[in-house]
Amino acid sequence: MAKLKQLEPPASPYHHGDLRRALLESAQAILAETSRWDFSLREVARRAEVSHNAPYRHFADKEALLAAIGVAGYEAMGERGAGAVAGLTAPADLLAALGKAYVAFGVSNPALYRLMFGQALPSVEGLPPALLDAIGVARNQLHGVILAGAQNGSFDIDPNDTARVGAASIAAWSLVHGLTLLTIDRLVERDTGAEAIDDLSGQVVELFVAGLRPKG
Amino acid sequence: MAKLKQLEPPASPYHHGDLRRALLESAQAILAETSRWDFSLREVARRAEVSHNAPYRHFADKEALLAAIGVAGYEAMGERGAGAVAGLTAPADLLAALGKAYVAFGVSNPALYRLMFGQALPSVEGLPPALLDAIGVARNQLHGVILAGAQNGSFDIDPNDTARVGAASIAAWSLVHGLTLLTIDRLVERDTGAEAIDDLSGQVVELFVAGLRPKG
DNA sequence: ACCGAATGTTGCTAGCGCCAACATAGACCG
DNA sequence: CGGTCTATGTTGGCGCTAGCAACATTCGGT
Repeated sequence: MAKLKQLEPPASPYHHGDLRRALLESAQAILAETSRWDFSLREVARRAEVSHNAPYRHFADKEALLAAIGVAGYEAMGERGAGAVAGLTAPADLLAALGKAYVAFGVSNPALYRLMFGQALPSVEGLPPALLDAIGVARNQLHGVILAGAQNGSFDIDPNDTARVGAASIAAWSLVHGLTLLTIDRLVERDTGAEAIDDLSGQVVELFVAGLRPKG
Repeated sequence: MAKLKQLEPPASPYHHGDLRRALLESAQAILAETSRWDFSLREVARRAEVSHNAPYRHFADKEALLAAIGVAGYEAMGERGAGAVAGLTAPADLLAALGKAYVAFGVSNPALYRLMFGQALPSVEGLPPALLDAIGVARNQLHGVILAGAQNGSFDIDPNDTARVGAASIAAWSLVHGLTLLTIDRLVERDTGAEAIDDLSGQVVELFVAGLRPKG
């Protein structure tokens, strides 16, 4: 065995190749497999087959890695949401579909969902900026749907009353965020099959949307 | 009423006196002061001025202590809620007052609120039984208010439609739970003064209650 | 061909949760 | 009273973690 260091997958641009990505994937795998977000940085490094300190070349600290995972989570959730609303145009339908997709996404990977809201290592100040940015994108999408509904009369909201539009957006988000977490924590009785959850979230979201509908 | 063994806190019945209570109080103090729930058991012991292993005589492990703090949190929240609804009778008013009090409580002590939902050390299975019991009490209270409103016609819900009553309860809880967490995480813009939060939660809750009101 | 920067490794410190062995002070019983 | 039993608290240690520091390797540009 002379030299022949490696021939197969990577082509190894640097030492490892793309360690940053490998670390994120390892962490996500742990997340999906164990449903716990309190894994150690060293465990992630082990899974990626690097030394326990290699991650520090790509992430300032553990919290930064967790934040990066969260950001990836928002991207995945965005795609799920886009798929769920494909073909829909009525704001009420959009809102309901988005809500159901949101809950389904969170429930399908509880540990990831928690990371997306910075559930690990809560510093007194808020979430890391990277996460806040990703969250802002999602929030704006929701806000857009509410506003569209207000403008075309689907919802009983004056589109020029920005406070009320904002309150409705927050209410909608609160509703699905809360429902997702209560479901994850098994705080809603009922069985937890995917269809049962979909059914429940459908009822809850519909109840909310019904409240927005014009009275007449 | 035979014995009545103790009336004063100190008097030091055993080595320390009432270490269990002292540990809980130390932990709650850390929680309130630092707003973080990732403190160490050893730090709690230090603050109570006992050795790093003394807590294990009163709590099976760290998770048990965290659960006990959470239980105490539900009791405190229950009292707050009872105070908030004093004098009210109309279910819609009760629901709104309860919701506002709920959010205010959670926001006033974020770390405690998180502990109440087992945000630390997430085992794959659900929350510790002690917490589930305490949560059940709170949930039943909410359910009672919804049911009362359905029965006296305050809400557009058939009181015999248990599924719909249940869905409304879950929706109401989801709404305030989500709003509390979003506010804690500073995910709702607006300033975070107590009155601003009260105002926002009032709007959101009112928007929800309005959706429950009979149409005609 | 070489140098500097980027990347990865080894070894360390301080701290953690929890176990095991030991010490002490009440309670209980003669 | 004296003796023992048990609840409570302490000391010490194990294996783990996050992050720092110093060293080794590899790549990219000149």
